[in-house]
Amino acid sequence: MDSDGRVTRATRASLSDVARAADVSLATASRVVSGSAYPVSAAKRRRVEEAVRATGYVPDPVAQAMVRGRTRTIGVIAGALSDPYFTEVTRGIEESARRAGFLTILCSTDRDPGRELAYLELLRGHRATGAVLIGGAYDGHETRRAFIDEATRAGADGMRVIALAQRPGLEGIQSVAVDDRAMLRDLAADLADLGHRTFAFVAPPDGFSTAELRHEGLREALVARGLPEPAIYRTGFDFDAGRRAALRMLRGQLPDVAIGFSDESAIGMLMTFRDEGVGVPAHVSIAGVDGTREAEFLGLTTVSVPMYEMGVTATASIIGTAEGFGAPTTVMPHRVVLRQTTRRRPSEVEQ
Amino acid sequence: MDSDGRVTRATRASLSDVARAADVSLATASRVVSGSAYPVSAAKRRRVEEAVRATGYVPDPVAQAMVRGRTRTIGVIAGALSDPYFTEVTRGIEESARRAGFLTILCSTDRDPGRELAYLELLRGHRATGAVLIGGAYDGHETRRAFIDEATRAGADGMRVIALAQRPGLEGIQSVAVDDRAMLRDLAADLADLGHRTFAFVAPPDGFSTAELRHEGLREALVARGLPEPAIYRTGFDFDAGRRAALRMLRGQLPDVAIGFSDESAIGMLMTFRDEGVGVPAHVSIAGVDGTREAEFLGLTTVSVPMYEMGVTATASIIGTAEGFGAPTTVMPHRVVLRQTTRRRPSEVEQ
DNA sequence: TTGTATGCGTTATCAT
DNA sequence: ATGATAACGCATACAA
Repeated sequence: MDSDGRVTRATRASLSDVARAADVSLATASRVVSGSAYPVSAAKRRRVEEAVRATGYVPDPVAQAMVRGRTRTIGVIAGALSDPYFTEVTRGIEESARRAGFLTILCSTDRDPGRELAYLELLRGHRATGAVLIGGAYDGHETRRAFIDEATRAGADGMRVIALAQRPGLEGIQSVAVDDRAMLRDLAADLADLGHRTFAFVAPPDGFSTAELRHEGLREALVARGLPEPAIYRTGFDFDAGRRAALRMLRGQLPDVAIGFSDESAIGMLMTFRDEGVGVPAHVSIAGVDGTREAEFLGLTTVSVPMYEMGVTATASIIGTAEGFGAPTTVMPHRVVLRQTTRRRPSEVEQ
Repeated sequence: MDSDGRVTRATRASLSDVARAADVSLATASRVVSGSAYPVSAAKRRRVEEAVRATGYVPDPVAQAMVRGRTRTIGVIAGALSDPYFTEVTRGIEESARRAGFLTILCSTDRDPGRELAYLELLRGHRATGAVLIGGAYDGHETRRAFIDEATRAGADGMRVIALAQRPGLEGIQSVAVDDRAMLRDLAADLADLGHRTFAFVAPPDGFSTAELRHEGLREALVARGLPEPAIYRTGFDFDAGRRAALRMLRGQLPDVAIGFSDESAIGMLMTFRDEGVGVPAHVSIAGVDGTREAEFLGLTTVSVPMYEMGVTATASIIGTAEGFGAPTTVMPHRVVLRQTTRRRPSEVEQ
């Protein structure tokens, strides 16, 4: 019931209702409500504005999308919502999208390339203004081709696709990324300075360019110091990958420090070692990558990247408010954060 | 370029393209692609299907929404994306929405009632099928009224609104909730069994029904055992609220155990005590509510609630696949999880 | 400056 | 069984 005691109308006021109430044509009403530059006399303008208020008119985004061909939405295609890396980036996207009057569509793929593709199609269908690809699924060989095709099609349809990491085959599309190689190089350098000599790296399977780059950066730093090659554990990038890697390490030789592809996998190792009674950093050091809050809580050494800002930057690039708009790649800064899981080791290693 | 070497058309095939290609009427084409029960001859049906394949036709959700009056979307209005409680519930929503072919619209309010209202309006404008209210903002007195009005209007418009906690004034709308009173009662009972005698509770300001219920449950348990009333710190429900509460406790008398409204605030206390050199649980025990992964990582005692399942249940209720559809309130189970932050205390309290 | 009319892509109603 | 055709709500090209 409204204030008059009558039952509230279930149907909303449309522009024609407004036009009728203001006694103007549909076109005139449209011109004032849509903020068109088209000239409208002050008198009629006022009448329309009054009618808008009286009817409680709100433009219908669906109808607008119908005629404009675009919805004011941005899709975020994320690998895993449980990983704070993704939620933090998503937070940046949602925040800046909202500011610009865009709605954020959340698409979680659970690292499934099929879903990633399906969501991209869906977003194109919904005429989203753009999509942000965070992380990404395993780059399967058959699916990759289909994905690239769809991304191309989306681009041809006028949808802006931004990747948060460069992906093989998708070099063509814009990206907001970090310097993967330098990140691991810097981290390894600091860890070596702390006295670590044997390194392990937990990474996703082949075909992941970010993982390859990080691996290379790590190797470069070690080689430059005459340290042995890192042992590599290809178990993945999530919590469980860390857990599996840690268990395998326990069956063999523990490295001085084990580095995870992400904080998630590093925490997986941390928890596993702790459960198994292996002291961190007493018996093994652990480090991750991302700079999530969990890493902070747990005192995990990591390479911090500006997740939130990456989301903001990607969104700006889609909406068109970015300064360096159109730049193929924006590289974001990173920062090594040394914490308790990699405390300085005694020079004489206790194995 | 497609396989023929021609440039791919930027515009997508519409139903009329399909109809033309199949040499049938628009109506017939619509009937087969929309899976209508309306009879269509096998021959034409086949021709249409072929044309769909040939043209790569995909129905336009925007146009469908235009005529149906609804978009296949579900809005999730969450208080804070950085809190794993929200992301976990959201995960459940997104997952089940996706399964049903719905898109999830992410709306983060940052605990701002104004934004909450704005988003609800926006979702109604976008003709979302439903909205899930997670958590919620501070229930300001002026804004509350506006919010209730808007929720009512949304309901009248056919939008399904589900709250994940009962809110004053919104008793009318469906909810998927937990038994707030019992949760704290159970937690307090277990903590008392461990030897804790003085309790503190960190809660949001007045007007938050969940907080009131939890407070009452806590009091009930203490009174039943002849223990003193809990000290209450009204600093809020997030990480920083925990931090502020801990700082205040440090200036006065430490309780045997401090319980946070959420895991977030409990972790805020935990980190602060740790930073200040106060042992947990040696000098003070800490417990939270939610059962997030962070609580698990940190060994935080908590009351675990089925966040993911709550999201799933809410979604099912919106889409209409719920068993107990239409039930005003679904109460989800909870479980006290005792961990390291509340290890059994010596009977002689060391103050 | 104002208004009329068309189209966006679909579904549904009505004849046939 | 099939096919015109009218909505849905809006923006705009065109006419006046």
